[in-house]
Amino acid sequence: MPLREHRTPRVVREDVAMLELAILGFLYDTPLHGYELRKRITALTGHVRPIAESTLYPAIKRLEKAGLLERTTEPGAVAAPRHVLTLTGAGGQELRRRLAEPGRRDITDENRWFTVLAFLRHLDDPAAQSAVLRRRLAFLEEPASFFYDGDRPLSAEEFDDPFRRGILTIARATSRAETRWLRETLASLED
Amino acid sequence: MPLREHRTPRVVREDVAMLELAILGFLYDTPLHGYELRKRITALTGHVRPIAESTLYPAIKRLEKAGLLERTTEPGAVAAPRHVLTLTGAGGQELRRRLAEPGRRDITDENRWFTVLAFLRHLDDPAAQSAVLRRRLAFLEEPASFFYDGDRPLSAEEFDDPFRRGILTIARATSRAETRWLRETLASLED
DNA sequence: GGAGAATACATCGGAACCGATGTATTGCGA
DNA sequence: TCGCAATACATCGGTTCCGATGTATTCTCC
Repeated sequence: MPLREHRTPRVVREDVAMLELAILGFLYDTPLHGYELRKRITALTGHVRPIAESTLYPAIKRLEKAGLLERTTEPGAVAAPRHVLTLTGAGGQELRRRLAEPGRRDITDENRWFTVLAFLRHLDDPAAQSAVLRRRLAFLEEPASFFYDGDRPLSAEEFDDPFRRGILTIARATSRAETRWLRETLASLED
Repeated sequence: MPLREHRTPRVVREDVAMLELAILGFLYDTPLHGYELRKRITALTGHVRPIAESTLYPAIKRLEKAGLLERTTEPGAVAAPRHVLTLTGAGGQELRRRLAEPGRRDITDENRWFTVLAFLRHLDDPAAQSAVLRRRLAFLEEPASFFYDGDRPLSAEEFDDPFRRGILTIARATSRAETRWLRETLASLED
């Protein structure tokens, strides 16, 4: 008798979600080859978190292997031959699923959240879009403090480290701006 | 003749920097055991990006192996025995080095940047602190657009996708608030 | 007195990431 | 014409990351 069963749990790795989401999202609009895809991803999130080629190409392969996209080889317009990537039906479905049910970190981590937002229009049901925005709003409304004195959260005014004060100052400003935008957008989605 | 030499390049992995920085930063103040360290890291960045135990403990081991911290075993106050972690001289030096010369992504990625800010006071030279803040300021002043029409950046007003408009709206508000804080803090550091 | 949460650590395996490097071709400026 | 940048892809190795799981103790609530 084995001590435990060896299931293959198809662990959903939180960290890859963002890159794969971006690939699916861009291809949902139009087929692209890898190099162009890379330029668009770089424009979207590259200034904050660049994606290496050696990360992108394996990711494309994974998605292909999973049946979410297909490749067709074309003679290179200007250099080496291109692999034009086209989203499959399953790929489109998977994109919509990931947008409708983002993981917790897609909601909490600004980098990921922006990627979700960048493609949220592909979810054609406004109620589903609203639901996602409301999750983010709920997160922003959770009381979150960065620093504690024992169990008591410290406010920005209370400590003299100007850098830690800055963290709170900036986080608050961001939160206020985004909360406002979320409320406005939610209101306009309900028309 | 080998086609290439097999150097061991000591590749600096960008992604680990944040966690290790947080460990070094917290221990710089006072020795802690792993469990307490985890609670503090969770309070600092956990609401955005939680750290698994199975990430923290290996990280501690790495730092120990690198001679940046030392462990001493203590009988557990309430449960299992604790490993109290103490920063070595080399550890303090390394912390200051990482704070004074943050990698590009420590500057551009808000998550990492906040971690740098959280411990920047440990850099005792105000000029060095200023230099780090100025790097962030320079980054925020770079013209960065998320979406392009060919090569022309699109402003928030130009496209009708409300979610992409939101990204720009929020990013702008954040950038303005932080720029303002950076300028104020830089001014006060120069006194 | 039994269940469950909190304390406190640890390992293993699978997956994803990145830097370095390689291979070609085309276009452009010096 | 020489070299460099851009286009366009690919692999390898090393490292980190995480979920699942395990072990053991103590405290609290029912």
